[in-house]
Amino acid sequence: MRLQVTKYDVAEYCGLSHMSVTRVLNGSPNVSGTVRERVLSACKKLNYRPNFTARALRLRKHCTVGVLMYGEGHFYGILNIFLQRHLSLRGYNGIFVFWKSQDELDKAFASLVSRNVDGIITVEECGALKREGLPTVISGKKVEDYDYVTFDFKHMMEQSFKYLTNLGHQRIGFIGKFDDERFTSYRNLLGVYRLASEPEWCQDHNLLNGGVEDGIRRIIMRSNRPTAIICYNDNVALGAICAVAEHGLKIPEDISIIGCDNLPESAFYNPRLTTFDLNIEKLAETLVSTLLHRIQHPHSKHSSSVLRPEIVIRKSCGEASD
Amino acid sequence: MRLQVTKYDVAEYCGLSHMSVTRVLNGSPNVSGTVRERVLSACKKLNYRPNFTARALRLRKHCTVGVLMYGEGHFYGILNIFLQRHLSLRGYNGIFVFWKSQDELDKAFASLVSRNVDGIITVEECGALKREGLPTVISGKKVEDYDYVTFDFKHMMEQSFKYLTNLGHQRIGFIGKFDDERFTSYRNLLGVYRLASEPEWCQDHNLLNGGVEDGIRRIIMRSNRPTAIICYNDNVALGAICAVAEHGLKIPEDISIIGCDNLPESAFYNPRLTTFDLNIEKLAETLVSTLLHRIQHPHSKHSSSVLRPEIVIRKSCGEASD
DNA sequence: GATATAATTGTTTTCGAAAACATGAGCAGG
DNA sequence: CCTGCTCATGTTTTCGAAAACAATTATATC
Repeated sequence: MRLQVTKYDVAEYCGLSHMSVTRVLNGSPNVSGTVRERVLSACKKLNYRPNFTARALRLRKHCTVGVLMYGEGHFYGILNIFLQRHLSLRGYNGIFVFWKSQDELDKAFASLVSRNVDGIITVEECGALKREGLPTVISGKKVEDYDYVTFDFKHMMEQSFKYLTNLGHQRIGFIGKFDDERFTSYRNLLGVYRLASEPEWCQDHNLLNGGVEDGIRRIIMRSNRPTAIICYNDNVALGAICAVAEHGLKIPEDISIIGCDNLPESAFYNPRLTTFDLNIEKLAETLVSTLLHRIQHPHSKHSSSVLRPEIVIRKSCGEASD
Repeated sequence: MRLQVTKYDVAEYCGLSHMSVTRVLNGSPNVSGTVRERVLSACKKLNYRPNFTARALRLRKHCTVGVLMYGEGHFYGILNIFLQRHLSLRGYNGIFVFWKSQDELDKAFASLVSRNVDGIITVEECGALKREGLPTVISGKKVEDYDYVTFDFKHMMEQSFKYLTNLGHQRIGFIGKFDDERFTSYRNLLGVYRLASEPEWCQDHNLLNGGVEDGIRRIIMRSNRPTAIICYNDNVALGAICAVAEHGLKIPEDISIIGCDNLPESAFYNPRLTTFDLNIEKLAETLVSTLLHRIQHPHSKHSSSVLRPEIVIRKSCGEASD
């Protein structure tokens, strides 16, 4: 039983050797016009499709990259779509793995290695990564000794402060994770702008387990409640809007909210969210081109890209309420 | 230059034939204890990893399925994550392709075929699919001659009407696509409940190009404005909430809104959305098990699963306003 | 202890492609 | 007319695994 049409079938069909088929299909220059035509029409007739797996085995080039993702927010959903698109534009495919614990990450990584991926795009380094020496690009943070693509969160935070202080805000809170440049920049800027000596922040970011609600409650309960809250991302902002509204406060009249991500749906939050556009497509494109460059030039210097978010002004920020 | 540790290296290292290595690793019963130990320790020592590609070539089993997705909403993002998880639980990987036009779909499909996927999960059939004869499962609608997994949208709509009429609603609108069971059931139920002879609906579903806003405006402008609006999905509901609020109407006091999907973030819309939980994980799990069953039994009878959405009551619906 | 049988281990071939190598035709230059 | 070269095509080997087949050893039965 013949299971697949191979190049040998094509060759036999047009009375040539299999190498003629290969040469025609791979665009070798040393092929006569008649052979080219015969092969091409035979391929069409037999509906021949090259076997990707066999090719990958021979060339030791699998045209596949592993993508290791943490988190289930829509940000990652969109990032995946764009990664997929740009990988496929360059002849690659992605194997996406979503992990939730270090253990899952390690297992996912091992599975990708045995799947012969040519490289890895990840949001988190891990020991095994370096040991294996696979081409790797890190997304969303700066990590020494790796290629990485991230955002200029410092600039973003400066823009936030500039925008909010211009609106008269003197007490600016922050809600979200404390583990990246967003928070450190926020703390610095409180000093630079000589704002509230007791800064208002709240480490809580998980919408689903009530972290944001609790954080917002604590922020609002303060005697000297902030008039504006900077949110770690749009998802946190969504939770913040919901919690603030349920406390009977109005946005932006009582409290201004500013997000980060510019998810497509944030334009339809109630109220429409003022946020920073992270240009996820640009991130994806840069991740892909950085990784493919490393795959082709394994010993080149490490490269880093820092994308600059742009503010998108909508309706969740207004003049300070006092 | 040796590029990869192969089973031949392992065999040589422990003075056995390569088949002993294969047999140990594949759990063949006829292997002596000493051989097993020797092989296992050698594998560890040499950090041997089987070459997935070579195995796939030989077995004609690539343990890879193609996933063809339309749309960029968070629903699909979540579906992908769960598909990935359940595929990987069963030793498979997915190649995800997001298409936007028929042309893109055809190309994506061809690329998946030459990538030797063992099967396809798709939201849309296409001519090439049947021609190629690849195992296929369709997600989200009923299609003759295919395996499919979908939701009982009729039941969902009945529950919506029951819930809303119990709250006193007599004029119930619909906003969203007209291309599936949701809309046909809606129209039927208007008759069953003997509601407004001139039903209030609006074919608009794309948040991003303003479709929902326009639809909501037209619905609201009607002299006999509905007191409740059933939305095609949560994303449409989000847009509806935003548009209704911007017209100065209150939810649920003036208008009730009900969604469909139960995206994780819909619990944090303002107000928190009453919606139907589609159990995306269950959908993913069923899609995967249906496809793998078809791959293993290519000639079995077609199977179909219809999942039943459950209403999740939150805060976007209230008593009818008149 | 001889022989049939089961349990191990080893050798060759196969999957489908491309590289490496080999051949033969056609043509220029001496 | 022969050598040397280029161009076009054909043959063999390779990638790394598993199946198919072959051989050897151990055990059971008489």
